[in-house]
This record gives sequence, structure tokens and C-alpha cells, in this order.
Amino acid sequence: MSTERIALIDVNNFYVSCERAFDPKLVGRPVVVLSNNDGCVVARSQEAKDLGITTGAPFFQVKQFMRSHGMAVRSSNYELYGDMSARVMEVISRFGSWQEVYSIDESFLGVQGNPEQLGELATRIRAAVGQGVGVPVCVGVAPTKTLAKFANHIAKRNEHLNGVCSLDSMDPDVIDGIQSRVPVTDLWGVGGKTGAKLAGLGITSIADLKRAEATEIRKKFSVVLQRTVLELNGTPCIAHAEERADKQQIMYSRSFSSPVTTLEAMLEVMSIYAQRGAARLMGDGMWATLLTVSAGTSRFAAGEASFPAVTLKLPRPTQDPILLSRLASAAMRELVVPGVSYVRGGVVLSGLQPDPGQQSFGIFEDEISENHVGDVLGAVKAKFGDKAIGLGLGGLAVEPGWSMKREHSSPKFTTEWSDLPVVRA
DNA sequence: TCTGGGGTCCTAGGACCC
DNA sequence: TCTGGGGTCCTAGGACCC
Repeated sequence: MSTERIALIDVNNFYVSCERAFDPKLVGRPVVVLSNNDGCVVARSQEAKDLGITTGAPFFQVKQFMRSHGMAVRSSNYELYGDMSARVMEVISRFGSWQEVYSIDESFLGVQGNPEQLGELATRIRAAVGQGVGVPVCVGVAPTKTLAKFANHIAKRNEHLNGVCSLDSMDPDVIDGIQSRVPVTDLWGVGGKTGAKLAGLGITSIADLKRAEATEIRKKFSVVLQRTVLELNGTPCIAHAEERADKQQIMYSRSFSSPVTTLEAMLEVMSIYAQRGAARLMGDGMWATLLTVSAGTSRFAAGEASFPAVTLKLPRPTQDPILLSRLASAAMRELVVPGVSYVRGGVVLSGLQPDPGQQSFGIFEDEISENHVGDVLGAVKAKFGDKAIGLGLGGLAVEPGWSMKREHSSPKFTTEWSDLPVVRA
């Protein structure tokens, strides 16, 4: 008897595993990977977790402790992680009838088989990724996405399962027993706020929620949590991504390595961020109709933090870096208060559509030529590197003082010829 | 001194229309 | 001055995720 099931495969401590794949000295050692600007801990090896390092911990607070325990530190290397992710996803895709890449290190996969075959398949997926890419994964298999997430959670926390858990191979009473011990907030889709409200109703474990009345849950909470209840009981009701619409917004936002206090520097930020946004639009084949620019002051400084933002309707659907850069700078002029210290800036492109729509070029000749500048910039960057060319203030050859800090970065092992690892025998 | 970034979906409420 | 209901579209904000 063959049944349709959903597998959820994710890489263990993904960023750390990518670093280890190219630096075996890190295996067995406590390792952490930091966020942009080397600000917070975003990934930890099991050894680092065991030492009590938490996700989101500010690096400057735990630096000394880490040093005294011989921990290794890496800045985030998104070129490497993005490329490793693509390789993992490709290997996984060979084993399923459909695939939904859910995040940089996670994928849902449509699988079929009887209970025994499903368990074997999960083991084969794990071995294939380990051999083909060199990173460890866990696999959960179940009738719904929510249960597949749960099964994956079990696989990760029980070493004797060897990274694999298929609910069809388990006794229903055993599953129920586990579910009554796991807190409901460990469930996919149930966060702190909802968890607190559920606790008020006496619902604290996954088993409690599974046995709750779905229609009551909808009345007291939302259709989202009702779906979770149904999925816990084996009824699939969360759609696949490919059935959902295209991306709805593109965001480029970063904190600065040191505060920005002048209008000139902020305009430089906007010019560069708008060009990044335009490049993403072109990469996705989308045109934006709305532009939002924002600035932010520190949440940790004395006084109230502020996050001023302004949204404007673009004169036409566009992916043009010149137009976006110009408008973002103009909007930022309205926002910036001289003398205020800004720690972050951002550009959001929304109202996305898959074509430029009806273009009315009118009398402005230069608008026509602008349309090709993005392509030229993209081509030059592809050939000569990211820093080869840029517009206006974004074209400066020297990195501006506020740009991101990455003091502990590993090389781009898989995406730069000059960074290729060398093996000697 | 130093505290991440980029998304999704849903709901409520207002504006507007007939 | 009084007086209806139903529908759509849009936006802001909340909650959650990795």
C-alpha cells in the first residue's frame, strides 16, 4: 500500500555546517556564526548550544565567554550559504514528486510509499545530501506539513533515530505521548503571543491543541490556528508555495557599522540600496510600482527610537536603477533630520508586477535610455565583479565608512575562483 | 564602543460606490 | 433633519517564520 506523504528536510545548524564543510578543524568544536555587522549570534553548533550560547545574543556580550571556551567565530558568508543551499536543494529534488523550498536550509518534498519504504527513503535522502554536499540533514515524514515539521523536530532531538523520523512507522500512542510532552509553542505557527493566550485556556501541549475543537479555535483565534489543529489531526490544509502568488515585495535594509549623521552619507546609502533593489527586481523579472524608504535610530540609545519612513508611488512600473536611486534620495531628503544618529536605512520595493505594463514615455527622451542602464550595469558586474561599477555616490571605489563589518568571514569557497580551496596530496 | 534581515499571511477598519 | 445595506478595494498593523 503506497501513500502520499510530505517530507520536511532541513540542514542541521546550516551556517555552521557550511563552514565546517570547508574547514574540518571546526568539527567537534563549538562554533557560532554572526549576523551582518558581526552584531548577534544567528547560528550555533550543538557544542555552542550546550555551552549556553543563545540565538540573538549580542556578540560583544558573549565574546569573552566564547574566547575562554575556545569557541570559533565566523561572520556570515551569504555567498557561500546561498550556493550550498542550491546544491542541497538540487540533491533533495531527485527524491520527490514535487518540491517546495521553504527557506535557505529547509524544503518540503512530496514522497510516496508504504511505511517501510518511507523510512528507507528518508534515510537515503540524508545519506545523499551528506555525500553530495557534505552537510548533515534531518528528515521528518508525515501526512501534513505541520506534522512533517513535528516529525523533523523529533528526529533532531533523539539521537538514536539517526536524523530520521517517519510518523507512519510509529505507534499512535507513542506519538500521542510525545505530543503531550512537547510544548505547543514548539509547533510551527504557534508563537509566544498565541502560546500565552492558549495557556489561558489550559492548552499547553501539542496534544492539547490537537484535541481542541477546530471551530472554537477559529472563533477565539484565527483561521491560521484552525488550520494547525486540522493539520495536527492529519488533514492537509496549508497550500504549497507554487500555488501561491509571486513575491510581493523586495526589501533591502541594513544596519550600519557606525552611525550615519549627515544627509550626504544617507543619500549615499539610498543610492547604493536602491541599486541593490533594482538588481533584485531585474533578477526576479519584476517591476515595482511603489517605493518606501526608511531610516532608523537605535533602540538601545537613550530616548525614544524612531523609524521614519515614506512611501511614494512610482511614476511608472520600473526596475530602473537610475530612477529608483534618484527617487529614493529625494524621498530621504524629506526624512532626515540633521544631527540625528541613524543606525540603519532601508529601501522597500512593492506593488510588484511581472511586466512593465503600458509605458507612456511622453516627452522625456532620457527615460527611454534609462531602461537599458540596469542591463548594462548587471552585465559589467557579472563580468568584472560587484564593485566594478555603480551609479553616482554608489559608484565609489572605496567602501564607505558605514558599510558592513565582517571581520571573521571565511572565503567564498564555491563562488570565487580566487577563493577555491586548494587540496594537496 | 558593539544589539540581524527578509519575508508571509490574516484581520480590522476606512474610503468609496451603488 | 431624518435615513440602508451590501460590496470592493486598500492600508496598517499584528503574529509568525527562518
